[in-house]
Parts: sequence; structure tokens; C-alpha cells
Amino acid sequence: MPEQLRVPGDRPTLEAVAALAGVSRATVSRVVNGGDGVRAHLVDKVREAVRELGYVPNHAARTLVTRRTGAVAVIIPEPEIRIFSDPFFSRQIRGISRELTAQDTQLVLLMVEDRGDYERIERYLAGGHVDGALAFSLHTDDPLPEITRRIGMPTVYGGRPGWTTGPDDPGAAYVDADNRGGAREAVRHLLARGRRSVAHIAGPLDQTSATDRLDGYRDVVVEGDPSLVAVGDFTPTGGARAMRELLERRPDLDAVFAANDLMATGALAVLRERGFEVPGDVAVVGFDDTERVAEAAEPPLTTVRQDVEGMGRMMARLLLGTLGSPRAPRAVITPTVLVRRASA
Amino acid sequence: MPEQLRVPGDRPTLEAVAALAGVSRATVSRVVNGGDGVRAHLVDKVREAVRELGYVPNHAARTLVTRRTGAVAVIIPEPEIRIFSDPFFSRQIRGISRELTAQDTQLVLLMVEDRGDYERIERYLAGGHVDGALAFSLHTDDPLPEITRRIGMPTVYGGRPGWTTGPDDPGAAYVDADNRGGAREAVRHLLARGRRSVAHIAGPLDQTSATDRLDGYRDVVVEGDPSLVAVGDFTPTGGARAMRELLERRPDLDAVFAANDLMATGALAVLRERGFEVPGDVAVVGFDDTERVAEAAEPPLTTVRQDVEGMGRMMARLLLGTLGSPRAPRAVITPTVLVRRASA
DNA sequence: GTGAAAGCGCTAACAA
DNA sequence: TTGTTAGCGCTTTCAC
Repeated sequence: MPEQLRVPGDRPTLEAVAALAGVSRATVSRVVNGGDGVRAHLVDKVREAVRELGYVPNHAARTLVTRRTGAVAVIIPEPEIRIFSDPFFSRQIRGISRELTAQDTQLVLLMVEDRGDYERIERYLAGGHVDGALAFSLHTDDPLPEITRRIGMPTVYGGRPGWTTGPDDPGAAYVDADNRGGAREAVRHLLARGRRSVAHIAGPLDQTSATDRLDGYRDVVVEGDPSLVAVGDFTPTGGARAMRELLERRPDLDAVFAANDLMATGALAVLRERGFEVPGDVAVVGFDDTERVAEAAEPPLTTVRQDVEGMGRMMARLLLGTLGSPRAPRAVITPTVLVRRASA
Repeated sequence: MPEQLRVPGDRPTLEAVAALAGVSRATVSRVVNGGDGVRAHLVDKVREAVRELGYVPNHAARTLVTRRTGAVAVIIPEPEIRIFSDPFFSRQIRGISRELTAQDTQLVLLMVEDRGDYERIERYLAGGHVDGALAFSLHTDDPLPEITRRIGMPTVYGGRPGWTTGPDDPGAAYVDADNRGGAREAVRHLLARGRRSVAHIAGPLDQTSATDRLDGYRDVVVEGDPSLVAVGDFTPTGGARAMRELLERRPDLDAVFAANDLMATGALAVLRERGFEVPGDVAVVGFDDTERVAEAAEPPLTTVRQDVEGMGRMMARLLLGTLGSPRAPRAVITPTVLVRRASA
């Protein structure tokens, strides 16, 4: 029997609290975990002892028996760390962080620098450090989906993944904006304003956000003249290049829907430089409603807004829901909304 | 005795590996943890069993007995999350992440939105989730130092803290650039180029990085005419305002040392707009060597470079060292270097 | 060199 | 309602 339950430098245990309060460990445990079914005066006594000792439950011990860690991994491919500077990313992270905090769950950041790191990631996930994982939409050949599948780790992706792991795979759980619907709305808006030749500057076609927006465009522009579509890379420069291409092929175009705001600003620059009035001669619509981009554009950009922070929050919620009930939705599509400014 | 050691969905344990390899749990444990003192052929047998079963040690169980988690918390005040967009921050984080990864230690990101969150932070740190904490330099009244002290959590700060917790407090461990020395070098460089009236645009004086640089300036400009010092806020706008102030008070100045690059660019803009040649009429030196700021300035900025990623790495190293040996250094000051470009 | 056994701090049956 | 007890999966003396 330990005589001195509390060694200096050693943190007090349930046992110590129980001794001080004059009850059993089980009772202390009950109180610490909510205290239902314990008589009020005992609850008080225990609470008092907890306070006096500065008791905080030992996480490892609790995890060992409950098999839950109360932590979730967020996996960020290194190229994306730079994307922290992209407000898109940091807003999504913030949404995740807010929701996890609200649910008393910790965020563990896993940065992946190169493929070799996936071994470490697998060890980490398999080691039971976390209850689930959040990842961002990946390239087709990314090893992560296979890893999480193999070790049975609940995972939610940000952005619709471009792959399925197998023919009978229900597909990964994910949260995405309604890219296709948003694109349709953008194009319909342009048509409604009387535009006849609506061009599209698409994003890189290996990302579903780009292809989904392209699909949305095509849903509306059914005749589908391929000369009206140019492919960019989500950067202003890429948008400018695509815009020049389009003007060359179709000098008659009177509207452009760009797959994101950054490309739209590139397009605006080219139009301005060529002496086109926006929206007089050519109307322009973007996508994202990026902070300090869409509004600051010249002219301010009409664009499709997606709720990025909300998407982050949904990712966390979907994952945490998954943990509880086995039949949570596999995917959540958040709505977009057209924000009308001056460019269209 | 469990007949079926490996239930589907249940992860294999040491026990299962031991059974398959025909050895005791102790032996498996030894092999998993390095394998010294175990005969080679047994090591192989165990390794084989580990591979076959896909065994990964259970983290909680291990932590429970070793009292080490292999994880470190990085605490970020919410206002700073925006600073993810500041390359300074993301580079420091990257340095931390790299070093932790190299030492097989996990990074747990703790974001603090408001003061109320500190209760959660304390619970988390006290709960034994992490072996130590990394935090960024705080305001004088930040509750974090008191918390980490109370629960005895080893903590390293990024940037010299402005406080001490008590008269006999050795002070918090921290990593910082040699702000004072760097400032001295900047000013000496200006004097060496024949400048007579060297002004200083200081940062907000409640941050030690600002006061240390001011001190460095004063070390060299000993006469110390107060009219040569204006206080900014580390932003370009603040730098511009300070520059205007200085020009008003001291139209004769021929050099400016700004406490960071962003303020220097603000100063450059004002000088340009007032028709001063840089460096002809007024020489300018910045601080930081911020990516895509110093080099892109007009003219390119002579500035004091600090190794931000290295500082992040040092923070992790200092903390992890602290964990091992009780007498690690309390502080690490990393050197700065003057990078000469066109502005001075 | 290897195994047996104790125990890290907690929760969750099960008894009382 | 409360206490007793049996582990969770691992490391670590201590014998052999």
C-alpha cells in the first residue's frame, strides 16, 4: 500500500482522490465522467478532492480502456503547407479546429513532406493515437486511401476524391462544395444577362473541383463548342494565358466563367489590356469568393461563393459522427451562392 | 486463454506476436524496442511475426508505462492563425515540424481562440497528452507561462518572452534571433557607408523583438537623439506613417533602419513619393529578409536575415533536449547576417 | 538471453 | 447507489 500517494512531481491519480474523498476509485471515476448516479453530497466531496489535489485524468490510461483517444489527425501534404498562405486552406483548417474544439477533440497535425513519410503516418494512425483522420483531396496515386483502408481508420476527405479504391468500394467520405451546381448558376446568370458566347476557363483537369465546374458549365452550355473552353491552372498567370487563347479563338465571346477567382483576375487583366470593357464588352464570373481577391478585383468580381470554413466544420462533424453511428452519410455537399458584384 | 487472438477489426497485440513467434511477450517487447540482448534468430522470428500480423505497438499502453507520449504541443494564439499567411510563421512551423519528425515526435496543434480556451489547454497539457510544449512569444499578461509552470510542463518559447514569472525565476526557455546584434550590424553598416543621421523605425514596443532591435540601434547611435526614432507596428502602412513623421522632424536624415522589412517597404514608398533617391539621398536597411518582400522591394532591400526555419528547428531541439538532460541551455540565440542589396 | 509476473491509471461489469 | 474486481496492452524488474 503506498503510504505517500502523491510524490512531488508525480501527478495525483484517481486512487489519491478516492482516498482523500473517502470513496472508491469507481465513484471518483463516475463523478469525473459526469457524475450521474452518484449521491449529491458524494459528488461534492469528490469534486472538492479533485480540486484540492489538482487532479486531471491520465489520458493514456483512459484511452487504453475506452479505446478512444479524443484526437483526430489532419493530414497535410507538404506542397500544401505553402497553401497555408492560401486563405482557402487556413479557413478550412480553422473550421475544422473550431468544430473539434467544440466537441472536445484534439487536432493533431500530420505534415507529409515526401512519400517516404507515409510509413511514419501509417505507424502513427495504426498506433491508436487518433480516432480518425481528415485529409485533403489527393492525387490519384496517393497512398493514403489504401493505408487508411488497410488499417480501418475512419477518414473524411476535403474535396471529392478522384478515385475509388475498388469496384465495390462505396467511396471515401468527403465534404465538398456544390461545384457543379455553382458553375451552372454562374453560367445561367451570364445567359440571363443576355450573353450569347460564354467561354470557360477551366482548372487543372486532374482535380475534381476543376472537372466538376467544367461539367456544370457544360450542363448549361449544351451546344458545347470546344473552342470556348481553355484550361488554366488556378493561378492568375494561367488565367491570363487561357484568356488570350480564348480571345484568339473566339474574338466574338461576350462572357467568361473562370473556375476560380485567381484565374478570373488574370483574365480581367488581359481584357483590360486589350481594351475590352468589363462587363460592357465581356462579363466575367469567378468562383470561390476568395477574401481580398474577388472584392479587390477591378472591377469587383461577381463570383460563386463557397463556405470554406463551414466545409472544414462539416468535415470534422462528419468524421465525429462516423465514429458514433455506423451509418453516417458518406458525403456532404455544401451549397454555393452567387455573389453579384460589378463584373457580370 | 484467448483462442482467437486476432479478432477482425481488433488490432493484434504483443501477445499475438509472441504466440506466433513462440516466445514471451517480454522478448517481443525487446525486439520491438531495438532488440539488444536478444539472440539474432529470435529477433528474426519476432520481426517476421510482426510483419505477418501487421503489428503496431499500442500507443496508450506504452505511454501508460513509460510516461512518455512522443508528442509535443504547439500552441498558437488564434490571432496568429492568420499569421499562417505570414511566411515567418509558416517557416517556423515547418522548422519545428521537420525537427520533430526527425526525432520521431508528433506535433499536436493547439489553437487558442480566446482566453477561455486556456482551461482546455491546461487540461490537455496536464492530461499527459504531450511531453512538452512550444509556444510563440506572448503578451505580458498571457496566462500560458503560469499554467505551464504550475503543471510542470517543459516549454520553449519562440522569441524572447517579455516577462519573468517571479524574482527567482530563471526565466522561460526560448529561441530567438540575435535581434540586438543584428540591429547593431545594420546601423554600423549605414555608418560605414558614410551616413551621419541614421533614423530608426521601431516596431511595437510591447514586443521584445522590437525593443531588442531598438536597443541594438541605440548601442551604436549612442548620442541618441530621440527625434530620430519613430514607432511603427510592423506593417507597411505603419512604416510609411513613421517615415513621414521622421522626415518632418528630421529633413536632414540620410539613412533609416527599419525594424522589419514590411515597414521598410512602407518607408521606401514614402521616400519615393517625396522624390528621395534610395540609396542616393537616403539609405534604407530592413530586418527579416522576408521571402518575396525584401528582394522584390524597389530598390531591393538590404536587410538583416534571420534563419526562421532554423529557429523553429532549434525550438524543437531545445525542448527535446530539455526532456532528456535536466541541464539544457535556457535560451538559444541564433545569429543574423546582413544581406546587402541595393537599398544601402 | 529469456520468461514470469507485477503494475502503469483508468473504466466497466458485476456484486452487494 | 456504491464498492470490488478484472482487465486494457505494454514495459520492466527479477529470477532462472
